Amino acid sequence: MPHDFAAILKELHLKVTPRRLATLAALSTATTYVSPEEVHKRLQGEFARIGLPTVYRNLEELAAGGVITKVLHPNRQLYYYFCPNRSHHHHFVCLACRTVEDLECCGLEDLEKQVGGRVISHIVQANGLCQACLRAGREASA
Amino acid sequence: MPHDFAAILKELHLKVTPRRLATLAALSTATTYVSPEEVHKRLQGEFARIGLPTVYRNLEELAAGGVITKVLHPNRQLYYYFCPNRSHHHHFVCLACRTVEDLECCGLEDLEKQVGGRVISHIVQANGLCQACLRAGREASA
DNA sequence: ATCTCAATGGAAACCATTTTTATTTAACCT
DNA sequence: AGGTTAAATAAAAATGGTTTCCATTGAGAT
Ligand SMILES: [Mn+2]
Ligand SMILES: [Mn+2]
Ligand SMILES: [Zn+2]
Ligand SMILES: [Zn+2]
Repeated sequence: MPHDFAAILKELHLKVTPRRLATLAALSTATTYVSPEEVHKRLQGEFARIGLPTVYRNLEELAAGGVITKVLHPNRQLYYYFCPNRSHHHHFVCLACRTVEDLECCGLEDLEKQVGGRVISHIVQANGLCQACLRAGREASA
Repeated sequence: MPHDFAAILKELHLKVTPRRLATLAALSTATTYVSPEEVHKRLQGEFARIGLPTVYRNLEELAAGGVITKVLHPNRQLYYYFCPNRSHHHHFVCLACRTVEDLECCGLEDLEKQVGGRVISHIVQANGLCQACLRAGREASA
């Protein structure tokens, strides 16, 4: 069953625009995490006019809404990934081929209980080389 | 007992320079995480000439050597923190007053076992408002 | 159809971070 | 102490991902 992107956008109180639908479609069909620049390039194949700020804005909004997740790359660039797994979890990301593996959330709730104050957000991410890249001798790339 | 910063630098095969010693001194006396810019400002009180790229380079090297830790702020700026706790752990950072609390590492080793490939690095960090800031009604700041 | 405010494009600004190159300095060896 | 060498540094500039600004367009409601 395909995702109902329009319904997702409505739930987030975001207008259902062609660019947002195309952005979700692009992310959900990508097999890896992608950069805003790459999303922009892909949308240029669908729209005569598409601004990079629009891509940045929409990706940020979708991430804020929990529809897509951010990948914090060691190169300090921000990437995005559409993960169909709706339960709370985190990711192992390959620095060579950009594939993503789900990590079952360990005791992060326990961690939050240790905190004296209020936790607003948290990051858990493992970076490395996936099995395929390890075997192929590929290296982490910028 | 004061830290032996010269010995720390030697262990990392870094030359013992006045700027590196001052950087470590500045970080270890700070009660919060600090930005490279702020370190630079503070060193300007000690050195007639001190370049910002030098601060960036040295902070990065010290972090790579595990002497200081990075704080990944939601504002996408990078901050650094000197934590005297030498065991493997992670941090809860206050977005208002920039204080840091240690988090005992939960099952991160378990997480790594889930991964098919090789884990090169990992991030675990909780962001929020510390108890003091919560009570004082302070807000997360940029 | 009209209205209203969110969404968008394009250009420009922003600004943390990095690169470049010449110069200085710490470390090491007589 | 003096000489050698590679690392460290300053200064300036470039880089480039990201954000801001503002005029225009478009989605959704009536
Ligand atoms: Mn996932
Ligand atoms: Mn700590
Ligand atoms: Zn891979
Ligand atoms: Zn606080």
